[in-house]
Amino acid sequence: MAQDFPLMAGRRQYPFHLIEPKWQNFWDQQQTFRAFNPGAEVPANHPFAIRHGADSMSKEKVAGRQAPRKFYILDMFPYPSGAGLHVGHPEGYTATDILARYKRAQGFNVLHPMGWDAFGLPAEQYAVKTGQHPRKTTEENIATFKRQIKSLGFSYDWSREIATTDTDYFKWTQWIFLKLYNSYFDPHWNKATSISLLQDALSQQPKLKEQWKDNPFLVCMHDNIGRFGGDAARRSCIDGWRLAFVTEAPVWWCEQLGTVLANEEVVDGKSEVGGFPVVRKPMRQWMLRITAYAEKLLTDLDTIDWTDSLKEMQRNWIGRSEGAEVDFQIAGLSEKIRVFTTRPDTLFGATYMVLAPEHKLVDQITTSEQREAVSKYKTDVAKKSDLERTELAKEKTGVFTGAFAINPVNGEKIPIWIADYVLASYGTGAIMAVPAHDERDWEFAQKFDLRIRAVVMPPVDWLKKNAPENWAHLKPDSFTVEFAKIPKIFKSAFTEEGHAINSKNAEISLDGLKVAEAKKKITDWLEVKGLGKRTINYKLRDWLFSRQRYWGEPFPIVWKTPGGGPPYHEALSENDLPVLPPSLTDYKPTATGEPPLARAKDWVNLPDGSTRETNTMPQWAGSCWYYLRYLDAKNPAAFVDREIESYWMSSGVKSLNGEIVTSETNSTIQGFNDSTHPGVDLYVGGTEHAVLHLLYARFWHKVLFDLGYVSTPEPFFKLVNQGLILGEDSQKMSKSRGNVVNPDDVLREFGTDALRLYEMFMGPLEMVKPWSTKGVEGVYRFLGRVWRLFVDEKSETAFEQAETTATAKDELLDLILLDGAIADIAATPAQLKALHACIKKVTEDLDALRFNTAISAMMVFVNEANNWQTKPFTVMKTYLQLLAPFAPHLAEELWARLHSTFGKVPPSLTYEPWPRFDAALLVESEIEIPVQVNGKLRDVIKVPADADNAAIEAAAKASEKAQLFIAGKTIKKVIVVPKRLVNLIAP
RNA sequence: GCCGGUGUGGCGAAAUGGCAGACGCACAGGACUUAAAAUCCUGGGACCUUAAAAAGUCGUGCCGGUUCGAGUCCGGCCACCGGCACCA
Repeated sequence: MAQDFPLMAGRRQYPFHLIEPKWQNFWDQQQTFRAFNPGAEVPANHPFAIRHGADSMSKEKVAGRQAPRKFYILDMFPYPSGAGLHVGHPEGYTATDILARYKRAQGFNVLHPMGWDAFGLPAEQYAVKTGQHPRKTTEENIATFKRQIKSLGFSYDWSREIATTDTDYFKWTQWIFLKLYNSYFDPHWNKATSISLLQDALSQQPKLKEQWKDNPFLVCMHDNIGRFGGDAARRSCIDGWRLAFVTEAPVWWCEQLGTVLANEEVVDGKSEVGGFPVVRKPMRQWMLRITAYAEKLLTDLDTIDWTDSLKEMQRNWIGRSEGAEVDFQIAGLSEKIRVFTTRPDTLFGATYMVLAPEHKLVDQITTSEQREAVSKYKTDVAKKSDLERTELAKEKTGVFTGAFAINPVNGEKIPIWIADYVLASYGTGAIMAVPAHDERDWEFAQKFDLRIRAVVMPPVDWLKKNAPENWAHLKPDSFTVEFAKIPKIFKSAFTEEGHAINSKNAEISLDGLKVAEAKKKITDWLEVKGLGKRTINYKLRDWLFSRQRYWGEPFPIVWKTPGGGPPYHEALSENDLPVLPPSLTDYKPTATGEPPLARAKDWVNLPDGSTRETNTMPQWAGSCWYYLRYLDAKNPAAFVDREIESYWMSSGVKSLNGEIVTSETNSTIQGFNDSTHPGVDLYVGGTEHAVLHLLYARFWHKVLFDLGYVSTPEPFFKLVNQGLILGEDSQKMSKSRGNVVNPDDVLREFGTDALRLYEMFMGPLEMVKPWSTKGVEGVYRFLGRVWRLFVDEKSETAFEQAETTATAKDELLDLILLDGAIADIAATPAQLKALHACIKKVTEDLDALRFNTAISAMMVFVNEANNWQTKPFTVMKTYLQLLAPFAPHLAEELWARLHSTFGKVPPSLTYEPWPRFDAALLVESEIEIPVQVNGKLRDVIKVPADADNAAIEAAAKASEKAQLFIAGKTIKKVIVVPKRLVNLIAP
């Protein structure tokens, strides 16, 4: 049966093949891992009721905070691909499972759910090829994934299982979309607000003013009502504020995939899925206004417990930069060009200006002499894909427009160029170029021989390096004149800190100021003069939210065209949900490039003449809120019940009205570290979701928070990325390399307990680490040692003989007997010490997610217990509790055997209270103290544990070995670190 | 280029500023066995000595610093991995 995986020629270490299914069935039948919601009836015979009481989750107890504390441990749910599970999946899942079991033992009410991120392109592509409905493919794949995951023995509450493709689920995805559609981000209240307030403000209904009279934004909208005369104008104004809106904008179109993609889904000019080429194309698309949340998404990172690298990735993605917008008058025209700069202090050094080729004023300002060159350049740039545009970035290109702008600080006429190194999509699509102090501008100026003027004085060190021949002559004074030929003196732009020079006019002087001071002074001046203002820019773009696909959530939107006028969109009501996709036989986009849904004419055209939106939502939609649906997975009336949400997502602080919820460390029930946190207590998953999923989900959560549907501003309090598991050759696992390890094979050969334990023993969870099948054998042998510590080996021989005949499996296991050397006797101090050292280490390591060292502590215990003649039942029993989170099947089986022999333990251990260690038992009577002479180890001495410093010092000085090194010298100083070390200084 | 992470035996790794290498893998020797497998026991960073040991010297990517004492803290490099990348 295992010919294709001939790793262990030897006999099976222990009958995991019988034990593991046995306990998985037991847990299923007992519903051991069911998590109970507030108000839920806990069956009296359920182990949770036995530990906490059948009424423990009554609404009264939850409200009075007498219910068990919650702990929410979440895995990133998988996309159920046809390829089945990968060894990377069980890594994160095992880590969370261990924590879930540990927290249950500590008395928490643990929520540990699993589900399926089931919308997605592969099922649709398969449908295009074969005509098989994606739902069927998806269901089959889910079945495979579920079977594989269940065979790993994770303690999920399967009663909360969800798939994003279930109508009962995506009904609520559509519902949340309606909330986005029907909200705007209020700049005064700084949060998402019902669009009806804005509608009221624009509809001249003074009686409604009560709701918003303290809001200057709404008052202003109301007072300017004259600008929105007609319905259409008012509608378009409102649509301009919605968090979900339609725009005709250049988007990434992927021909092969037949759909548009979000910025985030385009990598190096190719689609992230499939690596197909993408092109910019103007199309009418749905967008979500995530940019309104840029600041909150950035600042709230400080309130959550994520790794620095992950936070940094999100910060970079959001890309906040502070600076100023400055208006430059165009010479001879009435138009102004606004630029964004982070270095307003260098305004005096702006010697030319560059517009993006797509800038709307380009054609207007171009002179007739330059018209041909400019239009040729624009065409060339438009032809280039973004990939080419970045690839060719080494060499700057550009064309002079023939026009000039006036530098507002010194009245100079500076040439206006266009160049593709300026992006239309960032800032204002135009820059002031300061070649002396910006690398890119420097390069461009070099190439086209434009003027360069230094306005920040570099330090001498820099001059030595970058103007080696001339630096000595470049005294600070000499910078008061313009250097037309600075390129010949300097080697590069100076972009660092320095003092301003060359920067004064009749009204203002920056000379001598440091960069930060100069920035402030010039910006203040610009603001006073009305020439510019402080601005913050973000790299974050609005989220392109529509796809031309079949296998996604349809939008709950219809389009109306009254009297042949321009079409406008309208939301369906909540009662119309869910909007089901039509059934199709052909899943391809239409010949005209419309989404596949457009093929279903009967579905698209409604009786009242309106038509349905035919785009669908991207795959991210379902994963943006799945962690909320788990809380109340079957609720037909709400996406999640408020009280239930509040129990699981807040750390005991109720806040449904907007105030900030802070992390709270709670009292110590049982002396454990039992702090719970706002939101998901622990979220584990791969780094591949560092920006996309985690940013989108935070965004949706914040909108739901603003609208009062959830009680925390952040969804995931603590987040850990598990490291990638590489192949045995330390390369990324891939089919082409042939180094892929299939968990099914490992399972068959070693069992799931060994797989789980190995994946945790490989190294720190978040590290990248190579697979080693030999390493699996190692932990497998360890589990065998544990087994043999408990069972009678002679009975095992009988078992093995019986196994070859066709005895029923359950009876087979009964042939194995407990080792007679385990007895109900008092433990020796040494035995207690071994146990309690293990309890201490495992407990502390679990709190810090150090699974590898916790396992090593359990190995140390077994190595020692192996030498014991008789093994005290109480010690062995407690050890099983420590082992249980890691190797739950083996632990349950041995626990049950202790139960049947000694009768003093409950039949199942999942809800048994986690053992506490007794520090008094760990105290040594005699301790070893290293003795150093001049910092070098020379001896190790034994002293009584309670010896004082003087006694330790005396013992150290008496050391013969140490004396050898002191001989002939005088001890000048003695350092005694109590209970740690002595250092004798004798130079 | 910028940001983040990581460099420790043959390998995966461990070490609140205090005995570097716990635990495991691989390896070597031994016990058991007709034999092998499995199991159990023992050994092990390098160098120098030695019959063997003891003793000694060196040793956590490189260079320097702080300290009685540095894998750990500070400064400067190098290499590898991940992310971003003409974002003004």
